[in-house]
Amino acid sequence: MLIATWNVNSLRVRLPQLLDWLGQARPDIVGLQETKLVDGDFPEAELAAAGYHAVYVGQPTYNGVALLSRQAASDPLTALPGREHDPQQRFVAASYGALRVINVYVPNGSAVGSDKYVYKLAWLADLSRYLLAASAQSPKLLVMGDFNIAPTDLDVHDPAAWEGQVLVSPAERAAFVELVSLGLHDTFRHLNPQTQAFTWWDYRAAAFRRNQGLRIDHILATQPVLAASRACRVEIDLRRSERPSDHAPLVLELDPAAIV
DNA sequence: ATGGTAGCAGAGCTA
Repeated sequence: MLIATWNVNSLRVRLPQLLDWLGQARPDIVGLQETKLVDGDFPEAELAAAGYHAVYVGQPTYNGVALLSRQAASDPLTALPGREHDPQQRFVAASYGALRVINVYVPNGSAVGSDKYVYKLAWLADLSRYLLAASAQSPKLLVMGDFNIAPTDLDVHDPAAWEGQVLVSPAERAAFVELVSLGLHDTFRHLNPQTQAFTWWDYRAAAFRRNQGLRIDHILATQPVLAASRACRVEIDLRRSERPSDHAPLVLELDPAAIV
């Protein structure tokens, strides 16, 4: 059973790549971020033809998230509880049998100390508060997405250059530690304790060619799901493709027998 | 080098 998260940076532009990849890899559940589509423009028919159900929520121009699945979803939720009136669409959740999946696009934060940074930390505090309840209600829980946080210096190509910057600042890393402290384990790091791997490379300055990346996309899992986790890897080939997203997908392989 | 590129939208903002 394959679970994936991918910041597509425009689903309209990336749809052909997504459909190719769905056909080849056949992931069971996929969280998308930065779809940048209003709901009326969501490519539901194309995805259905590829064998995928979708739960999605978008807005004009920015943000937007979706959960795709080969099995139909139940109990969909399209706003972070407490932020139902926030116009920024960054949260979608659904259940697949006993597995609860939450897909998030955490705010970027722009620059440390900016209004957007304050919004990011407030959003993360609300997420943390909600996940405390959600993890109690759903023992088999996955929380995945673009967290816009590189948890440690191992997750940064040049820690000295990035020190104190947005995506790595102490307050952001503390917010990530708080999520993990709820019992939500970082599956990639658990399965690859020493591996340096990135999920995002800036479009600018030939960052991908020089492997100047950060690991900011994550799949967090409660203990029962962690115990069923066999492997977690970055699908770097999609970052190499023509007209790529600036993020590569992150894929978690689960033992399905442990999830039913 | 306070730049660089990509997407949306059609100039400037966001990342």
